[in-house]
Amino acid sequence: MTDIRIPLSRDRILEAGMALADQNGVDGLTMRKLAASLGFEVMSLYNHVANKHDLLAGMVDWIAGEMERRDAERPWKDAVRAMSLSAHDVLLTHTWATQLWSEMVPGPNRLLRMEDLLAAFREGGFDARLAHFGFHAVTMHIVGFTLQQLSYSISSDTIGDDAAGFLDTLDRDDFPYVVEHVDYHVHDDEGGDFEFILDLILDGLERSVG
Amino acid sequence: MTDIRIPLSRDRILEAGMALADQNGVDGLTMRKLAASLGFEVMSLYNHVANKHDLLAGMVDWIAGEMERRDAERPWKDAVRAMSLSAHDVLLTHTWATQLWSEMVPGPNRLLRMEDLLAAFREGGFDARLAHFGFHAVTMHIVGFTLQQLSYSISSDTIGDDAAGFLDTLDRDDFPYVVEHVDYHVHDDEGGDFEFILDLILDGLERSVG
DNA sequence: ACCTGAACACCGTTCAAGT
DNA sequence: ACCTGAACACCGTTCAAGT
Repeated sequence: MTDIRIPLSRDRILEAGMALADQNGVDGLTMRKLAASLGFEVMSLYNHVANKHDLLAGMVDWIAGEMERRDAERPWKDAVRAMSLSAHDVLLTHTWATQLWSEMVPGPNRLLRMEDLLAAFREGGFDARLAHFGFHAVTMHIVGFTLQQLSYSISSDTIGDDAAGFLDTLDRDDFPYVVEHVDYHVHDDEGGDFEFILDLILDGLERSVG
Repeated sequence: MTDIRIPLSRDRILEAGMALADQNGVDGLTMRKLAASLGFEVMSLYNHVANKHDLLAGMVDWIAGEMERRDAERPWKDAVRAMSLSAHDVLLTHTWATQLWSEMVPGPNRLLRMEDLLAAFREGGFDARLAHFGFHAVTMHIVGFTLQQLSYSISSDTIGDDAAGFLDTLDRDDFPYVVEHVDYHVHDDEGGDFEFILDLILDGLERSVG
Protein backbone atom coordinates (compact mmCIF):
# COMPACT_ATOMS: atom_id res chain seq x y z
CA MET A 1 0.00 0.00 0.00
CA THR A 2 1.73 3.13 -1.18
CA ASP A 3 1.56 5.82 1.42
CA ILE A 4 0.76 9.04 -0.41
CA ARG A 5 -0.02 12.10 1.66
CA ILE A 6 0.46 15.82 1.33
CA PRO A 7 3.70 16.76 3.02
CA LEU A 8 3.59 19.01 6.05
CA SER A 9 4.16 22.74 5.78
CA ARG A 10 4.04 25.65 8.17
CA ASP A 11 0.82 26.93 6.65
CA ARG A 12 -0.89 23.57 6.80
CA ILE A 13 0.07 23.27 10.45
CA LEU A 14 -1.17 26.76 11.26
CA GLU A 15 -4.49 26.12 9.53
CA ALA A 16 -4.98 22.81 11.31
CA GLY A 17 -4.07 24.49 14.59
CA MET A 18 -6.65 27.19 14.01
CA ALA A 19 -9.32 24.63 13.17
CA LEU A 20 -8.55 22.73 16.35
CA ALA A 21 -8.55 25.90 18.46
CA ASP A 22 -11.80 27.08 16.90
CA GLN A 23 -13.41 23.82 17.95
CA ASN A 24 -11.86 23.03 21.31
CA GLY A 25 -10.42 26.30 22.50
CA VAL A 26 -6.74 27.01 22.90
CA ASP A 27 -6.46 24.65 25.87
CA GLY A 28 -7.62 21.80 23.65
CA LEU A 29 -4.83 22.53 21.20
CA THR A 30 -2.00 20.13 21.86
CA MET A 31 1.04 19.43 19.75
CA ARG A 32 0.14 15.76 19.93
CA LYS A 33 -3.50 16.24 18.93
CA LEU A 34 -2.48 18.67 16.22
CA ALA A 35 -0.08 16.14 14.72
CA ALA A 36 -2.72 13.42 14.93
CA SER A 37 -5.29 15.60 13.19
CA LEU A 38 -2.86 15.94 10.31
CA GLY A 39 -1.97 12.26 10.24
CA PHE A 40 1.64 12.77 11.34
CA GLU A 41 3.68 12.12 14.43
CA VAL A 42 4.25 14.86 16.97
CA MET A 43 7.87 15.43 16.21
CA SER A 44 7.19 16.08 12.53
CA LEU A 45 5.66 19.40 13.52
CA TYR A 46 8.99 20.62 14.81
CA ASN A 47 10.42 20.58 11.32
CA HIS A 48 8.15 23.48 10.41
CA VAL A 49 7.46 25.23 13.68
CA ALA A 50 10.04 26.19 16.28
CA ASN A 51 7.87 25.33 19.27
CA LYS A 52 4.35 25.77 20.59
CA HIS A 53 4.80 29.49 21.23
CA ASP A 54 5.87 29.95 17.62
CA LEU A 55 2.78 28.02 16.51
CA LEU A 56 0.45 30.22 18.56
CA ALA A 57 2.16 33.40 17.39
CA GLY A 58 1.78 32.24 13.83
CA MET A 59 -1.90 31.56 14.34
CA VAL A 60 -2.49 34.98 15.86
CA ASP A 61 -0.72 36.70 13.00
CA TRP A 62 -2.73 34.68 10.52
CA ILE A 63 -5.86 36.08 12.13
CA ALA A 64 -4.41 39.56 11.88
CA GLY A 65 -4.05 38.94 8.16
CA GLU A 66 -7.80 38.51 7.87
CA MET A 67 -8.47 42.00 9.18
CA GLU A 68 -9.29 44.80 6.79
CA ARG A 69 -6.53 47.25 6.03
CA ARG A 70 -6.76 51.01 5.89
CA ASP A 71 -8.43 52.78 3.02
CA ALA A 72 -6.19 55.83 2.71
CA GLU A 73 -8.76 57.60 0.54
CA ARG A 74 -11.23 57.94 3.36
CA PRO A 75 -11.06 60.46 6.21
CA TRP A 76 -9.35 59.13 9.34
CA LYS A 77 -12.56 58.60 11.27
CA ASP A 78 -14.17 56.45 8.60
CA ALA A 79 -11.00 54.48 8.00
CA VAL A 80 -10.43 53.78 11.69
CA ARG A 81 -14.05 52.86 12.14
CA ALA A 82 -13.95 50.34 9.29
CA MET A 83 -10.71 48.79 10.53
CA SER A 84 -12.10 48.50 14.05
CA LEU A 85 -15.31 46.80 12.95
CA SER A 86 -13.39 44.35 10.81
CA ALA A 87 -10.96 43.52 13.62
CA HIS A 88 -13.86 42.98 16.00
CA ASP A 89 -15.57 40.65 13.52
CA VAL A 90 -12.47 38.58 12.95
CA LEU A 91 -11.72 38.25 16.66
CA LEU A 92 -15.28 37.11 17.32
CA THR A 93 -15.01 34.27 14.82
CA HIS A 94 -11.83 32.93 16.43
CA THR A 95 -12.65 32.91 20.11
CA TRP A 96 -9.15 31.85 21.16
CA ALA A 97 -7.38 34.71 19.38
CA THR A 98 -8.33 37.60 21.65
CA GLN A 99 -6.74 36.10 24.74
CA LEU A 100 -3.54 35.39 22.85
CA TRP A 101 -3.54 38.78 21.15
CA SER A 102 -1.93 40.67 24.01
CA GLU A 103 0.48 37.91 24.92
CA MET A 104 2.09 37.57 21.51
CA VAL A 105 4.58 39.89 19.92
CA PRO A 106 3.16 41.27 16.67
CA GLY A 107 4.00 39.42 13.49
CA PRO A 108 4.15 40.90 9.98
CA ASN A 109 0.39 40.98 9.34
CA ARG A 110 -0.36 42.63 12.63
CA LEU A 111 2.49 45.10 12.19
CA LEU A 112 0.91 46.24 8.93
CA ARG A 113 -2.39 46.90 10.69
CA MET A 114 -0.63 48.77 13.47
CA GLU A 115 1.12 50.96 10.95
CA ASP A 116 -2.19 51.48 9.13
CA LEU A 117 -3.99 52.57 12.26
CA LEU A 118 -1.23 54.93 13.34
CA ALA A 119 -0.95 56.34 9.84
CA ALA A 120 -4.68 57.06 9.77
CA PHE A 121 -4.32 59.20 12.86
CA ARG A 122 -1.04 60.90 11.96
CA GLU A 123 -2.09 61.73 8.42
CA GLY A 124 -5.48 62.78 9.73
CA GLY A 125 -3.90 65.64 11.65
CA PHE A 126 -3.01 64.01 14.99
CA ASP A 127 0.37 64.81 16.52
CA ALA A 128 2.51 61.93 17.79
CA ARG A 129 1.15 62.10 21.32
CA LEU A 130 -2.48 62.21 20.32
CA ALA A 131 -1.99 59.46 17.73
CA HIS A 132 -0.49 57.42 20.52
CA PHE A 133 -3.59 57.91 22.66
CA GLY A 134 -5.90 57.24 19.76
CA PHE A 135 -4.09 54.04 18.92
CA HIS A 136 -4.35 52.75 22.45
CA ALA A 137 -7.91 53.85 23.00
CA VAL A 138 -9.07 52.10 19.84
CA THR A 139 -7.07 48.88 20.18
CA MET A 140 -8.00 48.66 23.83
CA HIS A 141 -11.63 48.95 22.93
CA ILE A 142 -11.37 46.28 20.26
CA VAL A 143 -9.53 43.76 22.39
CA GLY A 144 -11.16 44.65 25.70
CA PHE A 145 -14.71 44.70 24.45
CA THR A 146 -14.30 41.43 22.56
CA LEU A 147 -12.71 39.81 25.58
CA GLN A 148 -15.63 40.77 27.80
CA GLN A 149 -18.13 39.82 25.14
CA LEU A 150 -16.58 36.36 24.85
CA SER A 151 -16.36 35.84 28.59
CA TYR A 152 -20.08 36.53 28.91
CA SER A 153 -21.00 34.21 26.07
CA ILE A 154 -18.71 31.49 27.37
CA SER A 155 -20.33 31.84 30.77
CA SER A 156 -23.80 31.39 29.35
CA ASP A 157 -22.57 28.55 27.15
CA THR A 158 -21.03 26.32 29.76
CA ILE A 159 -23.80 26.88 32.25
CA GLY A 160 -23.62 24.47 35.16
CA ASP A 161 -19.95 25.23 35.09
CA ASP A 162 -18.72 28.46 36.64
CA ALA A 163 -21.48 30.71 35.50
CA ALA A 164 -24.32 28.86 37.14
CA GLY A 165 -22.75 29.14 40.55
CA PHE A 166 -22.00 32.75 39.84
CA LEU A 167 -25.58 33.73 39.16
CA ASP A 168 -27.01 31.54 41.91
CA THR A 169 -24.73 32.68 44.70
CA LEU A 170 -25.47 36.19 43.65
CA ASP A 171 -27.92 37.55 46.16
CA ARG A 172 -30.32 39.63 44.14
CA ASP A 173 -30.95 42.02 47.02
CA ASP A 174 -27.31 42.66 47.78
CA PHE A 175 -26.34 43.20 44.15
CA PRO A 176 -29.29 44.88 42.43
CA TYR A 177 -27.17 46.68 39.86
CA VAL A 178 -25.08 43.65 38.99
CA VAL A 179 -28.29 41.71 38.45
CA GLU A 180 -29.58 44.48 36.22
CA HIS A 181 -26.30 44.49 34.34
CA VAL A 182 -26.21 40.73 33.77
CA ASP A 183 -29.86 40.78 32.70
CA TYR A 184 -28.94 43.39 30.14
CA HIS A 185 -26.28 41.09 28.75
CA VAL A 186 -28.56 38.07 28.68
CA HIS A 187 -31.68 39.65 27.23
CA ASP A 188 -30.59 42.45 24.94
CA ASP A 189 -28.70 41.73 21.81
CA GLU A 190 -25.53 43.70 22.00
CA GLY A 191 -25.06 44.22 18.31
CA GLY A 192 -24.80 47.97 18.59
CA ASP A 193 -22.80 48.29 21.80
CA PHE A 194 -19.38 47.83 20.25
CA GLU A 195 -20.08 50.60 17.78
CA PHE A 196 -21.67 52.86 20.37
CA ILE A 197 -18.57 52.93 22.56
CA LEU A 198 -16.30 53.05 19.52
CA ASP A 199 -18.05 56.19 18.34
CA LEU A 200 -17.84 57.63 21.81
CA ILE A 201 -14.07 57.18 21.60
CA LEU A 202 -13.77 58.50 18.05
CA ASP A 203 -15.88 61.56 18.87
CA GLY A 204 -13.73 62.20 21.91
CA LEU A 205 -10.60 61.99 19.80
CA GLU A 206 -12.08 64.26 17.18
CA ARG A 207 -12.79 66.85 19.81
CA SER A 208 -9.27 66.54 21.18
CA VAL A 209 -7.66 67.11 17.81
CA GLY A 210 -9.79 70.17 17.36
CA MET B 1 12.74 15.74 66.10
CA THR B 2 9.23 17.05 66.65
CA ASP B 3 7.79 18.32 63.43
CA ILE B 4 5.90 21.49 64.27
CA ARG B 5 4.56 23.54 61.41
CA ILE B 6 1.66 25.82 60.79
CA PRO B 7 -1.18 23.82 59.29
CA LEU B 8 -2.30 24.58 55.79
CA SER B 9 -5.30 26.80 55.10
CA ARG B 10 -6.95 28.21 52.02
CA ASP B 11 -5.66 31.70 52.77
CA ARG B 12 -2.09 30.53 53.34
CA ILE B 13 -2.21 28.68 50.02
CA LEU B 14 -3.62 31.70 48.19
CA GLU B 15 -0.97 33.98 49.64
CA ALA B 16 1.84 31.58 48.77
CA GLY B 17 0.40 31.23 45.29
CA MET B 18 0.35 34.97 44.83
CA ALA B 19 3.93 35.28 46.02
CA LEU B 20 5.02 32.61 43.57
CA ALA B 21 3.08 34.20 40.71
CA ASP B 22 4.47 37.64 41.53
CA GLN B 23 7.97 36.23 41.21
CA ASN B 24 7.74 33.73 38.38
CA GLY B 25 4.59 34.66 36.53
CA VAL B 26 1.50 32.52 36.37
CA ASP B 27 3.23 29.95 34.18
CA GLY B 28 5.76 29.39 36.92
CA LEU B 29 3.01 28.64 39.39
CA THR B 30 2.66 24.90 39.73
CA MET B 31 0.70 22.92 42.27
CA ARG B 32 3.87 21.00 42.97
CA LYS B 33 6.07 24.07 43.39
CA LEU B 34 3.40 25.75 45.46
CA ALA B 35 3.22 22.81 47.84
CA ALA B 36 7.01 22.69 48.06
CA SER B 37 7.19 26.40 48.86
CA LEU B 38 4.90 25.75 51.81
CA GLY B 39 6.76 22.65 52.95
CA PHE B 40 3.94 20.24 52.18
CA GLU B 41 3.23 17.60 49.61
CA VAL B 42 1.21 18.37 46.50
CA MET B 43 -1.87 16.50 47.49
CA SER B 44 -2.23 18.39 50.74
CA LEU B 45 -3.28 21.44 48.74
CA TYR B 46 -6.39 19.64 47.56
CA ASN B 47 -7.75 19.57 51.07
CA HIS B 48 -8.20 23.34 50.91
CA VAL B 49 -8.55 24.11 47.23
CA ALA B 50 -10.79 22.30 44.78
CA ASN B 51 -8.32 22.40 41.89
CA LYS B 52 -5.94 24.75 40.12
CA HIS B 53 -8.72 26.79 38.56
CA ASP B 54 -10.19 27.35 42.01
CA LEU B 55 -6.77 28.44 43.24
CA LEU B 56 -6.35 30.97 40.44
CA ALA B 57 -9.89 32.27 40.89
CA GLY B 58 -9.21 32.71 44.59
CA MET B 59 -6.01 34.62 43.86
CA VAL B 60 -7.77 36.94 41.43
CA ASP B 61 -10.52 37.67 43.91
CA TRP B 62 -7.97 38.32 46.61
CA ILE B 63 -6.49 40.98 44.33
CA ALA B 64 -9.94 42.42 43.80
CA GLY B 65 -10.17 42.74 47.57
CA GLU B 66 -7.19 45.09 47.55
CA MET B 67 -8.95 47.58 45.30
CA GLU B 68 -10.54 50.68 46.76
CA ARG B 69 -14.29 50.65 47.14
CA ARG B 70 -16.71 53.40 46.24
CA ASP B 71 -17.01 56.52 48.34
CA ALA B 72 -20.76 57.15 48.06
CA GLU B 73 -20.33 60.68 49.37
CA ARG B 74 -18.47 61.85 46.31
CA PRO B 75 -20.02 62.67 42.93
CA TRP B 76 -19.99 59.77 40.47
CA LYS B 77 -17.12 61.08 38.42
CA ASP B 78 -14.76 61.44 41.38
CA ALA B 79 -15.78 58.09 42.83
CA VAL B 80 -15.33 56.23 39.53
CA ARG B 81 -12.03 57.98 38.96
CA ALA B 82 -10.68 56.96 42.37
CA MET B 83 -11.83 53.35 41.96
CA SER B 84 -10.25 53.16 38.51
CA LEU B 85 -6.90 54.48 39.65
CA SER B 86 -6.82 52.08 42.57
CA ALA B 87 -7.73 49.11 40.38
CA HIS B 88 -5.00 50.08 37.93
CA ASP B 89 -2.45 50.34 40.73
CA VAL B 90 -3.32 46.95 42.17
CA LEU B 91 -3.25 45.23 38.78
CA LEU B 92 0.17 46.71 38.06
CA THR B 93 1.65 45.26 41.25
CA HIS B 94 0.45 41.75 40.41
CA THR B 95 1.44 41.31 36.81
CA TRP B 96 -0.25 37.91 36.46
CA ALA B 97 -3.67 39.13 37.61
CA THR B 98 -4.70 41.15 34.56
CA GLN B 99 -4.49 38.22 32.17
CA LEU B 100 -6.52 36.06 34.53
CA TRP B 101 -9.03 38.83 35.24
CA SER B 102 -11.17 38.26 32.18
CA GLU B 103 -10.93 34.48 32.30
CA MET B 104 -12.22 34.06 35.83
CA VAL B 105 -15.79 34.37 37.00
CA PRO B 106 -16.04 37.15 39.59
CA GLY B 107 -15.73 36.15 43.23
CA PRO B 108 -17.24 38.00 46.20
CA ASN B 109 -14.65 40.79 46.38
CA ARG B 110 -14.86 41.56 42.72
CA LEU B 111 -18.66 41.40 42.80
CA LEU B 112 -18.66 44.11 45.44
CA ARG B 113 -16.54 46.34 43.22
CA MET B 114 -18.78 45.68 40.25
CA GLU B 115 -21.81 46.65 42.27
CA ASP B 116 -19.98 49.74 43.51
CA LEU B 117 -19.08 50.87 40.03
CA LEU B 118 -22.56 50.31 38.66
CA ALA B 119 -24.11 52.02 41.67
CA ALA B 120 -21.91 55.05 41.14
CA PHE B 121 -23.31 55.45 37.64
CA ARG B 122 -26.93 54.60 38.41
CA GLU B 123 -27.13 56.83 41.47
CA GLY B 124 -25.25 59.51 39.56
CA GLY B 125 -28.13 59.85 37.14
CA PHE B 126 -27.32 57.26 34.46
CA ASP B 127 -30.13 55.09 33.15
CA ALA B 128 -29.57 51.32 32.94
CA ARG B 129 -28.33 51.42 29.37
CA LEU B 130 -25.88 54.23 29.89
CA ALA B 131 -24.64 52.73 33.15
CA HIS B 132 -24.02 49.57 31.19
CA PHE B 133 -21.89 51.43 28.69
CA GLY B 134 -20.09 53.33 31.39
CA PHE B 135 -19.29 50.15 33.25
CA HIS B 136 -17.83 48.50 30.18
CA ALA B 137 -15.95 51.52 28.96
CA VAL B 138 -14.26 51.98 32.33
CA THR B 139 -13.48 48.33 33.09
CA MET B 140 -12.25 47.84 29.55
CA HIS B 141 -9.93 50.76 29.93
CA ILE B 142 -8.58 49.49 33.23
CA VAL B 143 -7.97 45.94 32.07
CA GLY B 144 -7.05 46.77 28.48
CA PHE B 145 -4.63 49.56 29.27
CA THR B 146 -2.91 47.57 32.00
CA LEU B 147 -2.61 44.56 29.72
CA GLN B 148 -0.93 46.62 27.00
CA GLN B 149 1.24 48.40 29.54
CA LEU B 150 2.45 45.06 30.91
CA SER B 151 3.04 43.56 27.49
CA TYR B 152 5.29 46.47 26.59
CA SER B 153 7.25 46.28 29.83
CA ILE B 154 7.58 42.51 29.57
CA SER B 155 8.86 42.92 26.04
CA SER B 156 11.55 45.35 27.11
CA ASP B 157 12.32 43.17 30.13
CA THR B 158 13.02 39.91 28.43
CA ILE B 159 14.96 41.53 25.62
CA GLY B 160 16.80 38.99 23.56
CA ASP B 161 13.61 37.02 23.76
CA ASP B 162 10.71 37.97 21.52
CA ALA B 163 11.07 41.69 21.71
CA ALA B 164 14.55 41.91 20.30
CA GLY B 165 13.56 40.11 17.13
CA PHE B 166 10.49 42.26 16.96
CA LEU B 167 12.35 45.53 16.96
CA ASP B 168 15.16 44.30 14.74
CA THR B 169 13.03 42.79 12.01
CA LEU B 170 11.03 45.96 12.01
CA ASP B 171 12.15 47.90 8.98
CA ARG B 172 12.26 51.49 10.10
CA ASP B 173 11.39 52.80 6.64
CA ASP B 174 8.38 50.54 6.13
CA PHE B 175 6.95 51.20 9.58
CA PRO B 176 7.75 54.81 10.46
CA TYR B 177 4.70 55.29 12.67
CA VAL B 178 5.15 52.02 14.54
CA VAL B 179 8.75 53.04 15.23
CA GLU B 180 7.54 56.41 16.48
CA HIS B 181 4.98 54.68 18.63
CA VAL B 182 7.41 52.23 20.18
CA ASP B 183 9.88 55.03 20.81
CA TYR B 184 7.15 56.87 22.64
CA HIS B 185 6.67 53.85 24.88
CA VAL B 186 10.36 53.38 25.52
CA HIS B 187 11.37 56.97 26.16
CA ASP B 188 8.41 58.74 27.70
CA ASP B 189 7.20 57.80 31.10
CA GLU B 190 3.60 56.93 30.72
CA GLY B 191 2.49 57.95 34.16
CA GLY B 192 -0.22 60.23 32.91
CA ASP B 193 -1.53 58.25 29.98
CA PHE B 194 -3.85 56.02 31.95
CA GLU B 195 -5.50 59.05 33.50
CA PHE B 196 -5.64 60.97 30.23
CA ILE B 197 -7.69 58.33 28.47
CA LEU B 198 -9.73 57.67 31.60
CA ASP B 199 -10.72 61.31 31.70
CA LEU B 200 -11.50 61.21 28.00
CA ILE B 201 -13.95 58.40 28.75
CA LEU B 202 -15.44 60.04 31.83
CA ASP B 203 -15.91 63.32 29.99
CA GLY B 204 -17.59 61.49 27.15
CA LEU B 205 -19.93 59.77 29.56
CA GLU B 206 -20.69 63.03 31.31
CA ARG B 207 -21.66 64.58 28.01
CA SER B 208 -23.86 61.60 27.16
CA VAL B 209 -25.77 61.79 30.42
CA GLY B 210 -26.43 65.41 29.73
C1' DA C 1 -10.13 16.21 59.33
C1' DC C 2 -5.99 16.56 57.29
C1' DC C 3 -1.78 14.69 55.22
C1' DT C 4 0.73 11.57 52.04
C1' DG C 5 2.76 8.01 48.48
C1' DA C 6 2.12 5.82 44.43
C1' DA C 7 0.03 5.82 40.19
C1' DC C 8 -2.49 7.59 35.91
C1' DA C 9 -3.08 10.11 31.96
C1' DC C 10 -1.41 13.50 30.03
C1' DC C 11 2.04 17.55 28.44
C1' DG C 12 6.28 19.96 25.38
C1' DT C 13 10.63 18.94 23.79
C1' DT C 14 15.54 16.60 22.95
C1' DC C 15 18.11 13.42 20.72
C1' DA C 16 19.55 9.79 17.78
C1' DA C 17 18.06 7.14 14.14
C1' DG C 18 15.98 6.34 9.97
C1' DT C 19 14.73 7.64 4.65
C1' DA D 1 15.33 17.63 4.03
C1' DC D 2 11.89 15.62 6.33
C1' DC D 3 9.88 12.05 9.30
C1' DT D 4 9.84 9.08 13.48
C1' DG D 5 10.41 6.22 18.05
C1' DA D 6 11.93 6.23 22.46
C1' DA D 7 12.98 8.83 26.28
C1' DC D 8 13.11 12.89 29.62
C1' DA D 9 11.36 16.06 32.65
C1' DC D 10 7.63 17.75 33.74
C1' DC D 11 2.22 18.59 34.54
C1' DG D 12 -2.83 18.18 37.30
C1' DT D 13 -5.45 14.98 39.59
C1' DT D 14 -7.52 10.27 41.56
C1' DC D 15 -7.43 6.93 44.86
C1' DA D 16 -6.30 4.28 48.81
C1' DA D 17 -3.80 4.50 52.82
C1' DG D 18 -2.23 6.49 56.81
C1' DT D 19 -2.78 9.67 61.38
